[in-house]
Amino acid sequence: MATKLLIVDDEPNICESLRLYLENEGYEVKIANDGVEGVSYFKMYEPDIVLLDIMMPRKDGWQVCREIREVSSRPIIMLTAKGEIFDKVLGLELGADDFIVKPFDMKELSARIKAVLRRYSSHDSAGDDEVVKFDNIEVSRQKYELKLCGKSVDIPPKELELLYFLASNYNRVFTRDQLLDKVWGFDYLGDSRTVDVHVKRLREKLEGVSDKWVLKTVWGVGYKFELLQ
Amino acid sequence: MATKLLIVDDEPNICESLRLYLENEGYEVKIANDGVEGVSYFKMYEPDIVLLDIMMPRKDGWQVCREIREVSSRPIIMLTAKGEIFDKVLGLELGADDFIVKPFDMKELSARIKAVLRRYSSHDSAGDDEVVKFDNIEVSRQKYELKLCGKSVDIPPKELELLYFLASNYNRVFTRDQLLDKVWGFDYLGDSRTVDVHVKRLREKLEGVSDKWVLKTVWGVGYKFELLQ
DNA sequence: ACACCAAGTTCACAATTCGTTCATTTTGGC
DNA sequence: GCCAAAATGAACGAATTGTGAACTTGGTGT
Repeated sequence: MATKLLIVDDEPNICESLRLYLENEGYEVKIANDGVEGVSYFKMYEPDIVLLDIMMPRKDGWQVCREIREVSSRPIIMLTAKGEIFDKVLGLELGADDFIVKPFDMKELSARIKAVLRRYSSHDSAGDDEVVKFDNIEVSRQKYELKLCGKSVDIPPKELELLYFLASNYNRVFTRDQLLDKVWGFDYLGDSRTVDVHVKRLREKLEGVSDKWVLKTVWGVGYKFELLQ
Repeated sequence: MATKLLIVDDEPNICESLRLYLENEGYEVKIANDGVEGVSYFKMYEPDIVLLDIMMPRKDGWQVCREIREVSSRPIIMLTAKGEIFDKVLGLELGADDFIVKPFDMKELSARIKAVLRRYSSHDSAGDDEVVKFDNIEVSRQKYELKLCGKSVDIPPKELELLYFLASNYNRVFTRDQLLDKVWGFDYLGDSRTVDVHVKRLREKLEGVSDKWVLKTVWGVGYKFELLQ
């Protein structure tokens, strides 16, 4: 599967030349033309990496970065015009992963994208393992392994998939139906209460592991993996 | 509000047993007895999902499917008799969402309806996140989440909907009846005092959070979310 | 072929939360 | 002070979620 890349920039020429070059490199590219569009495209498209301009109408790059970080930890590279005031500290605080100054060399951008993706995907182990880590918890989708407080814990596949999905989309609420869609698959035929039971069994395993996150019920809506504070 | 379902089939017994079962499941069911009727009922009734027989007098299911797809993308499940020649590829091209072979198990049909609706509805909900933000407060309609001073606070669905409505129409006064209309729905039957109680509970949660806005009573009229200064 | 086991699912019932109503008290306008 | 409007507190019923246990299924080993 191709790596999905989202460009958020209000200058059409830049967007197009980026798309041309990056699609040629094998990425699947989507473009958003301002900040507001950027945030909503992010949620819809779920890209693997974001190239984010700072100066934009409607909503600037800093704000977009902030809002993306509320729901995801996917890597973000900030694009900044030469001469533009650029606060690196702010960028780091907001969780950007890298910066590049316009006009930039395509080759350099490409290299930075690869570097960031590499860093991101090898948070811990080798290869492109999909791992989610928070305080005292580590979920590896590839190894189908759950580690609590550093110790490996047995867990059935479906429970792990559910936990992985919720944790990698932390702070966001999903209805039972959405979870059936995303974790069980769009063609799943079955009762939505199945989700309840898996959540319950997950909670038994996760009980008392950390006070920095919880598997929370949002009454009348569904469930979410919530990071506290 | 009940999910509206349209059955297009020329066999009265099948229609009736379907109606019986599906109404019991909570759907609002309408029946069309042939293809021509099917198309015109679709336009009038605007169902959320269609069960469509293929072999029918006057106009067959393929044609009906084609005509519905010209005006709508609502989900369609094709009903096909055992032994009938059935072209899955054609079905997909025409935009049918699922197929089931007669005679079918009611439970399976029910499961397929749910699955198709689930797929369909989690499609269009991915749009813009509706968030309202003011000093120290943030209300997300999509996430059903209230944040005060950056921290997530538990809140029942109805209270959140009310708060979201008032905050997104700040400085404007609404009578209790208007609020019942907009938040509870035009067909709500009940006491307007209900609004008072929800406002009261909201005030308990919002107390002391900010001095830049307030949930204000307009005596003799109703309530408003007022921005100060 | 058979029993066995674990994962996944379904089901029935218990516990909880919410929305609503109602009775009572408090407040605001005149 | 009087009256209507609004705030409040308590309580009920309905809807939602939690939970334990039974059932189904697919894989394993005998």
